Amino acid sequence: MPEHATERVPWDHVELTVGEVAARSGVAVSALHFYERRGLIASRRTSGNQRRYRRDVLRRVSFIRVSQRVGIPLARIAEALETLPADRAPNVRDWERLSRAWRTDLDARIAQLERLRDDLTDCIGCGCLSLSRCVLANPHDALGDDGPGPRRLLVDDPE
Amino acid sequence: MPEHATERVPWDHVELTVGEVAARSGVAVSALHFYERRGLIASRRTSGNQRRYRRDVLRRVSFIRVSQRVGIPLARIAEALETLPADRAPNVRDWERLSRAWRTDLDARIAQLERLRDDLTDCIGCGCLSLSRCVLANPHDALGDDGPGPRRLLVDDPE
DNA sequence: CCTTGACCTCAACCATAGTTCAGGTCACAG
DNA sequence: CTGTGACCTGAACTATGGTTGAGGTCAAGG
Repeated sequence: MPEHATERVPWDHVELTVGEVAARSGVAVSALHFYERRGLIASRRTSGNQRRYRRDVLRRVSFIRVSQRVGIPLARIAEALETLPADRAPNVRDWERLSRAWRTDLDARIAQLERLRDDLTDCIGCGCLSLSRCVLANPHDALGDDGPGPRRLLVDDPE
Repeated sequence: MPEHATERVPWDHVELTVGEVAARSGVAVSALHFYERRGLIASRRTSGNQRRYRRDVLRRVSFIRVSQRVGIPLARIAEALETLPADRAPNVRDWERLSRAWRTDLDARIAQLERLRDDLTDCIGCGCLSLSRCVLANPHDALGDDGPGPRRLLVDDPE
């Protein structure tokens, strides 16, 4: 246990400054500060009040960026990260679990866009975009004098 | 030409107040004001400075809502609307042209999400999310001491 | 010891797509 | 002719995901 021998600190224990995390992750320092305020990452402070990150913050940041790419808002990413074990570093299975959740999300979003595309295709076919028969469009112009009634411009999201 | 006979004004010429457009389109008055400031819709003003809309504003508003549903930002919707003829009311073919453009857009977005899903699926398979081999993930953690280099956390969007 | 670069906080600002509110006007009904 | 509801403007506020700048501190090299 050569805790006094600074030369032999295990690589995993070498902390990173915010600038290093920024350089390695490709994320701006300001964004890292922002993620920290939002609770997505955490740091230790030195006696001089500077941030020091554990190396696994790099995986977190990558996960954040990948998740954003998938279209997940930061709040949901934060929730997902909170499900990671607090006592140990996340392992491959932990990350896999989170990724699977995003895949479900992505599948749903793709399916939704495909439905939308089909509806739009119908609209192009019938030339009706924004006219009465169109599933995408406003039913009120058709209802006309039947009175105001409930406002329903678009078909409801099944969510 | 019974222009003096208010009873026989053609239906197409009956103007709508902002409240009527709101009720029929399902869009809030504040949103209609907002669309007008952004140049997506236009109105005539009465002597008392109130807005009066031509009936075809309803189609425009529907088009705006449908377009937003497709995921198009207002700025692009505005550009699309500017390509409509200024001299005559838009016809079915005009709307069809715009819809086709959105369909192309939607197809591209679906394809992009599908690529993303495939990448993510690979990542789940290899358990590597955020690790070095992953196409979605940060290459810098792998490059490590090779220096900073260009920051490329994520694969580039082909756009 | 002093300069330089990296770091710190906090506040303000960017875009997007609006909503809400204050204070004032318009149009119509009684 | 007064009340009521619909309308007007402009400013401020919402949320998301940050960036930018001011003003100050920290750490290391010469």
